[in-house]
Amino acid sequence: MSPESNIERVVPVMVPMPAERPYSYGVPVGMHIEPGSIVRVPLGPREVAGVVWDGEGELVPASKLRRISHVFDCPPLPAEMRKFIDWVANYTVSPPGMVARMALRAPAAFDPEPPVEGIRLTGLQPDRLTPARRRVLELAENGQAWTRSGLAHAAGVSSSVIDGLIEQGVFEHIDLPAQPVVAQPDPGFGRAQLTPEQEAVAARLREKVGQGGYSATLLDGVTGSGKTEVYFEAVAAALEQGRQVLILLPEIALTQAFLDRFHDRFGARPAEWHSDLAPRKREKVWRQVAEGQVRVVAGARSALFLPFSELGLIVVDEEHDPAYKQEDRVFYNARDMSVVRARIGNFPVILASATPSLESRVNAEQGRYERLVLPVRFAQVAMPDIRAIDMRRSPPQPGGFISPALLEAISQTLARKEQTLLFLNRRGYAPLTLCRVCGHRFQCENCSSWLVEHRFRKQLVCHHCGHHEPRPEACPECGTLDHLVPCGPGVERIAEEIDHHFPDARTIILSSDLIGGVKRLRLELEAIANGEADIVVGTQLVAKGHNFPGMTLVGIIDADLGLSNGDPRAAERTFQLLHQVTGRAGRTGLKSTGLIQTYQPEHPVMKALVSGDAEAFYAREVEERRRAGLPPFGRLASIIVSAGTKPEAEGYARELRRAAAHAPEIDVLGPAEAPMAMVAGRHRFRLLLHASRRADIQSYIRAWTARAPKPRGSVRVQIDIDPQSFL
DNA sequence: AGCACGCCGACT
DNA sequence: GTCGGCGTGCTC
Repeated sequence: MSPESNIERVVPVMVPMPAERPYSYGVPVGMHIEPGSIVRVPLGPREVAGVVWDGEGELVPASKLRRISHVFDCPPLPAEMRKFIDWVANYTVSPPGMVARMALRAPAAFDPEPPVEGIRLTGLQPDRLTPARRRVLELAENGQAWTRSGLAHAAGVSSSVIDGLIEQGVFEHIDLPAQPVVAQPDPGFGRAQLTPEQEAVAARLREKVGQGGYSATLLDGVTGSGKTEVYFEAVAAALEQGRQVLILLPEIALTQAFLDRFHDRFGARPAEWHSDLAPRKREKVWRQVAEGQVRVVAGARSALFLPFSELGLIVVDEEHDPAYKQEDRVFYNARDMSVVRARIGNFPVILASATPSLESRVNAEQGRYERLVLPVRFAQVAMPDIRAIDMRRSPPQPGGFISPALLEAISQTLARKEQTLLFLNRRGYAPLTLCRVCGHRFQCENCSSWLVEHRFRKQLVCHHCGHHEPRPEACPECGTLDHLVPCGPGVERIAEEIDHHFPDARTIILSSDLIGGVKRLRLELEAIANGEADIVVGTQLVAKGHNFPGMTLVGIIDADLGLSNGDPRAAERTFQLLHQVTGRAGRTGLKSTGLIQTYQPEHPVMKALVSGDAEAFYAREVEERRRAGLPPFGRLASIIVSAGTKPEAEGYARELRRAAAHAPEIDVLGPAEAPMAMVAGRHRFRLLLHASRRADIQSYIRAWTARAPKPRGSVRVQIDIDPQSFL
């Protein structure tokens, strides 16, 4: 295509699309390129940003070879990041181009930020000295540079005063470096007063950071044990070493409260990174992380793919949280990939949680991680007193879901003018609606799941694919009027029941259905903190990120929900979630209570919650996983086949199944309809792979899919190594 | 993942 | 007669 004489050499370039390997591009004579350079290259009909990869460019037919069109004035993507991208692609069995794409998610950041126009004194004197001019000159006399409007504002004059002075040559224009997105954190700013136990753990973490080199630490501390303050000491140590720090938080936990605590300790806020960051801000953060101006990032899982050049510590807070698992495009768990990133970068990683994942506990037991335990809450804050309510012995009234025991506790809490939190992890009014006459059940037309009644919206809603329809008066099957019955509770129904029993109490429902988005949620939380509500009925939303200082009673409406869904992690998840919810209370020094409604009070989850001792529960779960050869002892993977129509998806899944490579240690189950049978208008089927030992399941999948017929039509295949959720 | 090219339904 | 829906195929 282009005359060869114009091309110096051929280099591999990773482009942001599902390419299995880098593409080859010619380097024009005189263009300076190194591995990691971020470049603009022609790709089909458009131009995209890619990264120059390592090694030699592959030989490619001259007719296909095109040339790099531009090198961005941007720090090259560090070798560590390129290695990390290759590693993640290999592990997740995804095209490396798609992983690289995650690291290039700030298109406008590759060009330097435009400098801010500033002004500075030249030394020349103005012809006349008016009072306004005098104020301006006094402020500027130390030779410091100002922005035009900044100086005018500071001096309390209009900007035409400044313009006049510029005109006379008193000020000259200079380019100021772009404004940093955040101030520099100061590791010595506000050292917290730590207890001796906390101090010991903090000292160990500081030591690890100080030594340098890779290490993985599980920081295990109950809610209120000061985990955050303790790992802040590790952050301080890394900053003192001149390294950058990444703190990962589950998306929802990225709250004002965390940022404030960070500010109290370091005198500045960390840079934030999450999916709904404004594009302009996003670009600034990306650029300043690459340039090393930003020293600490607090972010959601995608922050792992920021182009840090001096990263020296990763903290994964609430490491057990399922939000660390990405389940679209590239399926990865940011907690696990953080450990990999730390090993590649040769620096420490800290996994923190009050309820560590079973995987992390086993890794600690096997000596791969060091486990540091913070056993006690601050002296003045007692752990909540948690009791199970046996629903067989204390059943609710017919048509109700709250047992007399819980109602009595709520009543007493109201009498004391304290607050109650009721937790039910189910949105809407009722999870199932049926016709009392013919038995018709309302089911989603796309998925196989029941439609959830949302009484407030007067709709039946599918919680899997978002499909919704108005709730009819008559049964669509038999036509009978007014005989549709809601079955089971959602938060709306619990709130209704509360209103019935306590008509004078101020009740708030908190779920993702709350209209008004994050802003409204923040307002509601504030109102609750100010004591403007007596009873809060909430879903999962209340489990994370935000504490309710005034809550002295937490009621779990249905602790058994989620225990019987076939997910091998169901018990662990339930324990973690309920522990977290009950931990929201009891921070005020008041005596607080957690009441757990269950039909199986003997269940290990309930016993662990009631006793506050998770060791026996975890030991049992570990044994169960070991026996069944489930992660972390064995391996699981899913192959998800999706297509526009059900037969298409199922048909290809069957073809894939027939092509299964023989490996005695790997079982293939399915195809079966995938847990979320329909997503974004596509039908999904799943093959489940199980190896009872830590087999190289990736090689197996590669060999297998290579043998299988190519996906035809709209069929797409996605691979999920160790699916972390089965719902 | 984008994007263009290509072939079938309702309209300026 | 066109505009536009999204199925299909390609990108060094």
